[in-house]
Amino acid sequence: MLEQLTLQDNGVPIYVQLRDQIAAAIGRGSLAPGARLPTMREVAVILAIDLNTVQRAYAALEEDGLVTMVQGRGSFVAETPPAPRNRRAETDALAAKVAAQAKAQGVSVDELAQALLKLSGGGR
Amino acid sequence: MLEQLTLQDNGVPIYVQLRDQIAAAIGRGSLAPGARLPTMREVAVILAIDLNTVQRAYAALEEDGLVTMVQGRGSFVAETPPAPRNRRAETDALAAKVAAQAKAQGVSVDELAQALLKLSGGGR
DNA sequence: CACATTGTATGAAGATTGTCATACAATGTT
DNA sequence: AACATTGTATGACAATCTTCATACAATGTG
Repeated sequence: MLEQLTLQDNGVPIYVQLRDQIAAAIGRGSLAPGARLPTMREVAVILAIDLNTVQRAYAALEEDGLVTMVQGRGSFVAETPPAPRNRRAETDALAAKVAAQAKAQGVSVDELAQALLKLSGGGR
Repeated sequence: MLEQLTLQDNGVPIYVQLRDQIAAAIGRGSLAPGARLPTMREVAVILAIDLNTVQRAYAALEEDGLVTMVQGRGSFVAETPPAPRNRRAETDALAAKVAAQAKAQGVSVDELAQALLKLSGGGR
């Protein structure tokens, strides 16, 4: 996990890059539910950034429901809620939001959908 | 072009979002070499941001060799823009991130992908 | 030439980001 | 109990981002 983390000097705040990369690792399955995240201090040392900056990223992840933090123990990938059967309303709302996000990054909504299909299909 | 521009409140600086979206449009061919970009003032008004912020984005694009600015005339896509960035990495990263978001909300990644396909394909 | 349009520039103010230094609090181990 | 580990918190400082207000400079048009 730690080895995958990289920072770029492209104007995007460090904590945002970190937040997004970890979120991506979770979404991709590299980090399974319940798995322990690297220590904030580890991340800070490896990436040569401040502890506060890592904390900000982790806090954002917790706010998004992706991560749970336990003092003295560590941070863990949240156990995802089960069974999404018929949540069409939520799905559509999320889809609209995601589509806007894709556009905002210059990513084709079509290609994004394809990539998502591969993620859910080839699970890994 | 102007209609495609959108901003998000996700921690990424506005001028970076703008810079990346226009760069993506150029890379994808939506803006052909020599084509005129929307006026800085137009963009500022449409997106309800400051002229200085737009200027920063345009300046970054010029520094990257994607755009040429001519005082009194406007801004134009460079005649020989550098090789378009590879968007596949970004697409995959966004997909993973979005998948995490979906899981955290209990939304099926598969169904989300389907909803996105409808949005881009038959989506009106 | 007069005028509108468009890019360029500056300075001030406030919010955000990142670092540095330091400490406290909860957990688990010895 | 003592200790190491890990998350949580604060205050100060510099740099960056954004807005606001206000200009100046180059280009093209009537």
